[in-house]
Amino acid sequence: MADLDWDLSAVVRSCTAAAASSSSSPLARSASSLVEGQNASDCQQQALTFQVMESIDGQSFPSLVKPSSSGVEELQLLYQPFLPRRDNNNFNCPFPGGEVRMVNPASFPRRLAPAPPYLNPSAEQEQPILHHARQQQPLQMGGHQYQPPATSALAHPPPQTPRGRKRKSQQKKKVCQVTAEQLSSDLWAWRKYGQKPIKGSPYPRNYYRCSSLKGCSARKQVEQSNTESNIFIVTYTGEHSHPRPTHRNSLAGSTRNKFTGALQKAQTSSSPHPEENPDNKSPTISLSPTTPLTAPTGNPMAEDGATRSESTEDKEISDYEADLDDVEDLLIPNITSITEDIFAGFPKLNPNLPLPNSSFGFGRGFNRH
DNA sequence: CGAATTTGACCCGCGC
DNA sequence: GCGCGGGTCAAATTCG
Repeated sequence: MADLDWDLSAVVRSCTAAAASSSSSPLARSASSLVEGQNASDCQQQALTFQVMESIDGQSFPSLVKPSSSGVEELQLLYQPFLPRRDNNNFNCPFPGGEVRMVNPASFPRRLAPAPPYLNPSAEQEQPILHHARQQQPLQMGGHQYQPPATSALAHPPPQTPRGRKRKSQQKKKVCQVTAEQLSSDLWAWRKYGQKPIKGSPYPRNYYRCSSLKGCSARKQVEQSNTESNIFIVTYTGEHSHPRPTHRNSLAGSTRNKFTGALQKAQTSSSPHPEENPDNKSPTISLSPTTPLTAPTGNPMAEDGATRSESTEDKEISDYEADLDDVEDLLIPNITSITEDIFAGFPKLNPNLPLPNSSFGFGRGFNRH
């Protein structure tokens, strides 16, 4: 089982770390290729290389182009009319690079749907993301970003269904596309509470809730892009009922790095559903949005992240906040680290590993109906 | 031993 | 109303 699940409990390295390792890590190189021509250490520029999808008042704006490095400014201009503004309750992706897609995944066709537009680059360029069908209300922005109590979820708790569930159509969601590096930049502490295979996607979706504060309603879903295995679709719902931590807190730091164990299992155990995973070799990827402060041993990148000076951290934070001051739940772009072993867990990113086949052998969900 | 993750079961929204 | 599919719960398991 464990060898089949795509588990996002791994930690990914920060932009800075990625830059530092870009010459040696296949994934880092892959990620860096997304920002061709750019200084890999510049997370903000890196951010702009991702596809942007905006939705305002229910209207979606497709990613028109995957900008070239030279088109960053052009892209900014192009999207300027659609980009979120601080004063209109829009929000930005909490990642320093991740692009916000105002997409409501739940609004995609549900039955045997083809890969949603954001997973289908060609379709993406031809038509807007369709996320209006069931979305009676425009997507609310401001998602999980902490806001002062007067306007926060504390002051206006969202209506909830008996079991504490909001109606899907009423949930505030914001969707980001981020790289593994950016995934690590999420400063909040997240605890995994579920994983589900998603119809039409070879990768399961992982569910996390904020563990920084008991009762915090913020939730996060992470799934790997169908088409770009180094891209992760991160969906935030709910709002944090507490201030954003200025540093990755102890809870986040205590998150265990499941990669080692997961990979070991993947390498030593056989699938409970061999028929669903013929090669029986695809390892489960454990990619945690929370970031261990202590990296796996023997990982130079770990040291890179772990030994960085506080002042450097703070500087980067201030840099981000200066440039992206409307991103309230920003990250510390460096604390995390990722090992080659972690990347080894991404079959698509590791030519030595088999590609996950479409009948990904999940142990749950697929056999239910 | 405490905390985090895993995972089967259940709940619920929504389309048909 | 039925059933699919996604989201959450919670007991079991794993790990530091």
